[in-house]
Amino acid sequence: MAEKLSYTELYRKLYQYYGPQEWWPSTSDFQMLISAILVQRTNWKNVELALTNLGEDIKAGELIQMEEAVLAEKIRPSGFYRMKAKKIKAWLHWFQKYSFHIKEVQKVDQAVLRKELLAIHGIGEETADAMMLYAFDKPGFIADNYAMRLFDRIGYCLPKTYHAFKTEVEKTFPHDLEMHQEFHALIVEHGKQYCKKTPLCENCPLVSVCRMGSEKTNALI
DNA sequence: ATCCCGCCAG
DNA sequence: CTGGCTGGAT
Repeated sequence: MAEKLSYTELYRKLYQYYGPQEWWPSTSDFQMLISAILVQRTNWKNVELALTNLGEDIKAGELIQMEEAVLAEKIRPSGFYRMKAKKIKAWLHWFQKYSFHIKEVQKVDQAVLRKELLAIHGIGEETADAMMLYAFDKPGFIADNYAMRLFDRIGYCLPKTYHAFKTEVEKTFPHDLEMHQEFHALIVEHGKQYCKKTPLCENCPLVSVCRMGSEKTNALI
């Protein structure tokens, strides 16, 4: 088995195999932000159904005036719909402080913005980081389940908490917005295609550099 | 029956 | 740390 890859080398391997992902897969920054909440513990297809129900060109001003129960019904396909309706409302009230202008939010200091987002009911670290990365132009590593599973299997030593994992990767990975955007997208894509809960190591583009992949290969010999 | 790009309350 | 939240695809 080869030497352990740097995070940047891992990024390049994934990029070579999957190509540019150009995330987040939504039609506007506002949709991206809403869908970051809708997608919590839910598959993306169900998020698309919910987005369609909301209307493709939905605006923050309309959403904040919608009855919470009505909003809940519209986003029903995304699951946890009553909770998510509350979360979206809470987030909208925060967004209203910036007059619903994404550009205004982008001016806020990264650390300050992250704290503000985490203070909103229903916004945890992963959702906050996704919003910052794909709508507010703040680069950072998203230490989600896909990333943890992949990094664990590859054989990187794994920090215990989300935050420790995130800062560990950010120490050596370039502080570049587009690279972080692609990195997260590529990790998710890889997690869906090969590095699933029960991994499909056969034909995986990372077998040669993955501890788990090598073990499986060796076991077959 | 299991799995989805989580988060919060207890 | 655990349970609850919830629908839709497979």
